[in-house]
Amino acid sequence: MDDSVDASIVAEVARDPRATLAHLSERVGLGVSAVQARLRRLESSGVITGYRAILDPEAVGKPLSAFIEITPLDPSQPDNAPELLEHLPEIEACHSIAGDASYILFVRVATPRDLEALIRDVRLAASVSTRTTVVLQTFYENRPIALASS
Amino acid sequence: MDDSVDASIVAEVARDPRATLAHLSERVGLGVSAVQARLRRLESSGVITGYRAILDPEAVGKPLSAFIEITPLDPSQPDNAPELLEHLPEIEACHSIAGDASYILFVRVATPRDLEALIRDVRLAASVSTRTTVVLQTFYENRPIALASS
DNA sequence: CCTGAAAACCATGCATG
DNA sequence: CATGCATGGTTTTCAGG
Repeated sequence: MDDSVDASIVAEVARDPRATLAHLSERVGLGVSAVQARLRRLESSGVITGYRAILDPEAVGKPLSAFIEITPLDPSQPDNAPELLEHLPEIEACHSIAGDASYILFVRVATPRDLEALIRDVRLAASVSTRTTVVLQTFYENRPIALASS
Repeated sequence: MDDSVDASIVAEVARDPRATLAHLSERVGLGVSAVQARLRRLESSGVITGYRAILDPEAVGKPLSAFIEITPLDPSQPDNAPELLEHLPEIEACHSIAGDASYILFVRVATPRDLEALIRDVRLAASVSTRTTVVLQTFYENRPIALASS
């Protein structure tokens, strides 16, 4: 992201990825083609890595979410838990962390029983112990990243 | 989300919110106008709550992320921490949780000093104690919600 | 709730400055 | 690196079933 024009494009597209080039164009004061070229460069250079629709978890049948902290059972073994867990679609995010646990997952499921099954799958797939914190209510999430220069 | 056609539309749009109606149309076997009407209904009924571009946090100057668990200092007071913190743009998500803490935040900042300042802001704004877990590495995040029927 | 078609709008590539 | 234009594709609206 070179300059403030790119920053404006990124900020606007982060908020509304379906905005037309014409709309972005008048917002940043450049021609449509110039905006298109910049947007493409932002995509291919990896500043913009993808697009998503934000869904209402309850409306799509995943009303229960949780954090699962995981710790390898055998710390002497090479540890590729993130890879081993990647195939589980209930896992929305996987971070390694500084703290008691090695990793933290954010997961979404339909029911407590599904959460139980998922925890079991995680333990078996990655040979880890787990500590799960259930989310009671989500006040907000997926807020767009606030850019330094926008 | 009434039926399997809506489910397909939602699944596809979640993955690629910039897909054209024509593309969705041939994927679900309905005319373009029908798909457009369904998509609009999914938006206005709150199944699809918005769209986002996924940005590379490092490329946009927020390479440091963390979880901040927060606990009200005075449990007898009415507690509206989420509201009190909503104005802090570094906070990407805020959940209430079952566990030792009352809430957990996911935050993104540029530097450790910014994290320190943010933690201070959180404590002051919401009258809470905090426990912060720094993210060392993100293996994946923002994976699309896997739909029950897609 | 769907289709199909007309009109407005938009993205794309290229020639040019 | 930006512009403006020509073209083909896309969205939008509406009449009709």
